[in-house]
Amino acid sequence: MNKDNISKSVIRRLPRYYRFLSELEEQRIDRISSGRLAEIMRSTASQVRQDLNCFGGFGHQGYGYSVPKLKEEIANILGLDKNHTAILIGAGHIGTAIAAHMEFNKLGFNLVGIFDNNRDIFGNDINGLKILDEKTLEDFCGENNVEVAFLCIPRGAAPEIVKRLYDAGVRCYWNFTHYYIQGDFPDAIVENVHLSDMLMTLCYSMNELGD
Amino acid sequence: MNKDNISKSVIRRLPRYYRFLSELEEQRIDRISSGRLAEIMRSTASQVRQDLNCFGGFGHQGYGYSVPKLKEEIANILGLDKNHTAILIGAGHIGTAIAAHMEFNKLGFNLVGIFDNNRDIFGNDINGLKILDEKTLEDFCGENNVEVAFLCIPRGAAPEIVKRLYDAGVRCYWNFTHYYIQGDFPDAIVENVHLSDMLMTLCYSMNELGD
DNA sequence: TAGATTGTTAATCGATTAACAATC
DNA sequence: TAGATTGTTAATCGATTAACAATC
Repeated sequence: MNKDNISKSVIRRLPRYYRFLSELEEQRIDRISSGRLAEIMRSTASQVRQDLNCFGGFGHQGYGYSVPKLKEEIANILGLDKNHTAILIGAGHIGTAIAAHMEFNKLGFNLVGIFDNNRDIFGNDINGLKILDEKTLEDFCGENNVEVAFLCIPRGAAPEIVKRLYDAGVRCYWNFTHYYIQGDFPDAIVENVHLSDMLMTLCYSMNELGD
Repeated sequence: MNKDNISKSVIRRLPRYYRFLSELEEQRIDRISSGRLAEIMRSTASQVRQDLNCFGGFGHQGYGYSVPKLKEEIANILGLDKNHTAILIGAGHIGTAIAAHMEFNKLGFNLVGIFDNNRDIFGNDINGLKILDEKTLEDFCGENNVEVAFLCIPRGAAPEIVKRLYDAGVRCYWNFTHYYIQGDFPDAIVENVHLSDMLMTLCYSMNELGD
């Protein structure tokens, strides 16, 4: 169970394994071979076995993998049972959608606060959480042991907000802005969501199509 | 200017080049060397030169690259001046946020329709577009030559909707659902946004932190 | 036991980095 | 011209795929 030195590429595939295993479990499929799983994932049997073996021998020779057991193992590896204390900053379109839409408790997180700088929406309710004044950020982080922030603010506001969060002890960020956090805080743990980058990539692929 | 066989990894970096070049341009910086650009991008000079040379010699030996010219070239490669006719399906939290928030015209797209199956919100206005009845999807696609669909619907609704879109001639998808489009339509051009996968990956990284 | 399928090592492939001659 | 920096080839590194012995 040597969890060290697992490559980023493997980690990025784990949620997909988890999803497809969940679907298989719903279909009451109890065992699966690396070959069949690879087919479903559009991967290769080799890669499946290679990936899963990073974490230990979950399979049985001559039999395959137990779907519920494997799903459970991957959930553990990802830490989906965790309850990382999270806040969301920026209750605009994206922020509100994220706060209202994601099932954080199934993903290892516990959203405990939503912040904005627009006093007109202070107190508004999103999924049972009131929008709080950004000014109280530091106090809130201290009192609630906040581990991670979801940044749904404009690019321009990001450097200041991240500095304040970092000083308040927050080290992890789900970053919807284009601010390059690791440039200023190299030890921060960051997952970037650059929606416009993805659209540009799609645009490129579409242009290739016509050629 | 051999645009064939450009690897996906290079393409995925182009939007970042574009963003940083835009910032440099704003700062009135007119020329830049591969080394300096690499520093900004947290990349290497080698990679920068290798990447940019996929598309042709944009640089000048002994001088570097012209910031505005390079930015322009990358915009052209990505096709940001295009106006791909797009529709959005699903005016829930995420769909509304996307429709209201993204600057599609700067990203090569033109959003011309928003659809939902909830009659209570038909006619509601999002950024100047009225929410339309999903039933009229096929007619609309035919009349407007829709090239690409942004899928902000629940996973369960995706297979049917994509089938209808595909039959109506739509081949490109920005997919916020977990439905695996290419499984059923191998020639579709798809850009997936799996927000929950990203959160799981972040969760994993956070767990590693403590070890 | 025979058949199936894993765990794991070796081979291949692709992407990144280094080096350097070309040239502005 | 000398210095700087590209374009491009070669070397390295990492990730994917193939092969096969171990074993259920």
